[in-house]
Amino acid sequence: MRDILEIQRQLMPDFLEVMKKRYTVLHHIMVSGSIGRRTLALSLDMTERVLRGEIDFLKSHGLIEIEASGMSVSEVGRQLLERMEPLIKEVFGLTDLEEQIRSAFNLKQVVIVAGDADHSSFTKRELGLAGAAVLRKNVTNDDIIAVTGGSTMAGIASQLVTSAPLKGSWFVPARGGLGESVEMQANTIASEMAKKTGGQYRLLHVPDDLGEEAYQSLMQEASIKEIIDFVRKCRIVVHGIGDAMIMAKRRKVDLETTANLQQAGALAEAFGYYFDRSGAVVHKMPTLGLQLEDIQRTEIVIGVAGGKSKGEAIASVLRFGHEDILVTDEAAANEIIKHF
Amino acid sequence: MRDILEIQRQLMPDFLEVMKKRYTVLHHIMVSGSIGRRTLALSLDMTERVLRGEIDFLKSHGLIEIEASGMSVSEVGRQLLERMEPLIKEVFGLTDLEEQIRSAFNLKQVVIVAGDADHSSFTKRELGLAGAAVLRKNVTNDDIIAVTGGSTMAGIASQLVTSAPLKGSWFVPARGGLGESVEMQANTIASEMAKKTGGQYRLLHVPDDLGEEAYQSLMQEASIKEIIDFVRKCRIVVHGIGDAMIMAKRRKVDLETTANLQQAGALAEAFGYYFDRSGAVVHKMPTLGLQLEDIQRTEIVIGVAGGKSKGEAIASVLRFGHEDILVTDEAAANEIIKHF
DNA sequence: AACCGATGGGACATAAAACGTCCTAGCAGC
DNA sequence: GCTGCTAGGACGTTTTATGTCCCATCGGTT
Repeated sequence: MRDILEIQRQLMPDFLEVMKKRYTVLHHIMVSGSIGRRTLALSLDMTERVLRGEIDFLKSHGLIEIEASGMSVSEVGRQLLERMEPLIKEVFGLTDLEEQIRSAFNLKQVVIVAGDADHSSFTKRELGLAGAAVLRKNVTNDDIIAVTGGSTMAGIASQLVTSAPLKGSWFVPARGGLGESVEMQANTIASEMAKKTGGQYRLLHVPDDLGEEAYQSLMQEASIKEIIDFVRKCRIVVHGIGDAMIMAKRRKVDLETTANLQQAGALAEAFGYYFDRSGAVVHKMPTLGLQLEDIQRTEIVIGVAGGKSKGEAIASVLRFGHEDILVTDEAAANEIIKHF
Repeated sequence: MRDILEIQRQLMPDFLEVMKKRYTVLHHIMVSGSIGRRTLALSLDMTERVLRGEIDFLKSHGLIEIEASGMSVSEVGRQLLERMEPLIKEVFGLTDLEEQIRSAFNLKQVVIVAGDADHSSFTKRELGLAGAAVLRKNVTNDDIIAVTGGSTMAGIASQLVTSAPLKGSWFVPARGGLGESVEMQANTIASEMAKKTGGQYRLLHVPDDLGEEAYQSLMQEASIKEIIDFVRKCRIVVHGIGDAMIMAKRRKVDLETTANLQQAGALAEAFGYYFDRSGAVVHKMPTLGLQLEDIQRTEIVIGVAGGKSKGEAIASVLRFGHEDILVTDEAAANEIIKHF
């Protein structure tokens, strides 16, 4: 069943919206017993005319009966509602979750795909697909898009296809090398995205673990500086979110820092910053590229991460308060709600 | 799965059409490998602009890739097509069948519901629902609608609901009493339909098994004559279709006539006439009401019958050649095709 | 190398559908 | 009989879908 809905969501995204709407109307009529058009419109927060369209449809298909005293569901409609119950639970589940999280963290948009990326590689693909779709929808012309590394971001890259606005865009790594394996480094992902979409890219080649003086001298380098300025002009940031300790380990952070992180209660990592439960920054990786203030003024910040194990981490980053769009999966979404 | 599609078919009939269309387009692109818009439009019998709308959609959702040399399905699209296969088989199965039967017997419209009315009472309900929907769609204002008896017709009556044009309509029995049990007699059904829709009705009370002189004297009766003339002015006929032998038995036809029927190869019964395999009339029940010539000039003749066991009978009546719309179920439809 | 045909994409007027808004007659319960 | 609902009609406006061209471009063929 879920697969059918997924297919339909992919082939006709509006479809499920209409289904939700019709169901809501029908269901509301049933609950109300007998109700009038205007009253119903008010209660459903629809305009009278739109509701009327639905009413006409439902009536013409014999799902409701209309009398002078108001509308009521017909026997056929009642049976339909009953049969729909499990289906609607499925359809609504995710969209309800989306709306809950969206309003809880004051986001612009939340997209949830079904499943758990921790256990299902299919869900991972879905996550990549959804991320790619969100990116495609938000990009306009000649945008600069900063991306981070990680397997989720790689998943997005693999699902991207070309489109007119994407073709003129620039893909850049959000920050310098952060010690991941090559195929998951931001540089690699930026270039792959550019390749997939027909867009352009610029890379930021800086070694990890810079000492203060090396850092300063690199910043003096005109070519490096020029690229960093370019990166900081980005309109869109797409980034993954990780568990703080796992990320620290993967990046081979030294023991002392790891201890500090642990003590500070670091839970999550995103674009090189570590966040505690309350969303406060407790540590920063010393590398070039986008800084916190850049994130804050970036027009569209898109976070993509899934899997039950990442739920808490995602909640932390959301609490940080500068995300605009979140793409996640069902398992993580349920965790996020728990940690609200 | 089938249930989900049934629900959706009921709640949003257009969307399955959209699904079919999008699938067809996508599938065709895959089969063609790389193809241009105009060529594709020609091959799919769509206008260029409409196809373009679909193309834009498919592209914006990353299901196809567009290059200067033409369009091709993306990896994502390919996966979607693969996943859709069983789904589409289900969705298309019926509509394909519909079209096959429609063109085979030169009908105006064929509606097929899923299942087998012989075995599933749910399919029987669906059949009634579909019949009611077809009737509702075809009725205009103040129509005279002649109906026959039978359990299928009773099913339609039970699913009818009121609507503006139906309210002004007249329901009449197509022919006089044909020896069924009361709740399945045409008279009963006509009055129930009127009750359900808010329409009006007139009944035709004539005894069964009329002798020739009684027949003649009844015809002289002004009130009877008046009603019969009224019935014959009908614009719409809705009738069931039965197996000849079963109907003969149910109506307690005498042994001699039964033997005659058998010898003449009677297969099907509809509105009091018996048809053989080729669709020729081999017997006629002696009662008042609509005659064959009336059926022939009636604007809309709607036949409703389902169940595998009735397939052959339905095919016979269709071959008779004066049906306009057929409402049946999947099992019967498959039989009908076999007997073409 | 030049040409031809098919390609995607842009543009625009028009038809059609969706929509917001207001009005009216009628029925139900008080 | 009055009040507050009800459904349904009407109409102008806005948005969307559609038919119909045109054009620059790319690929393959001559």
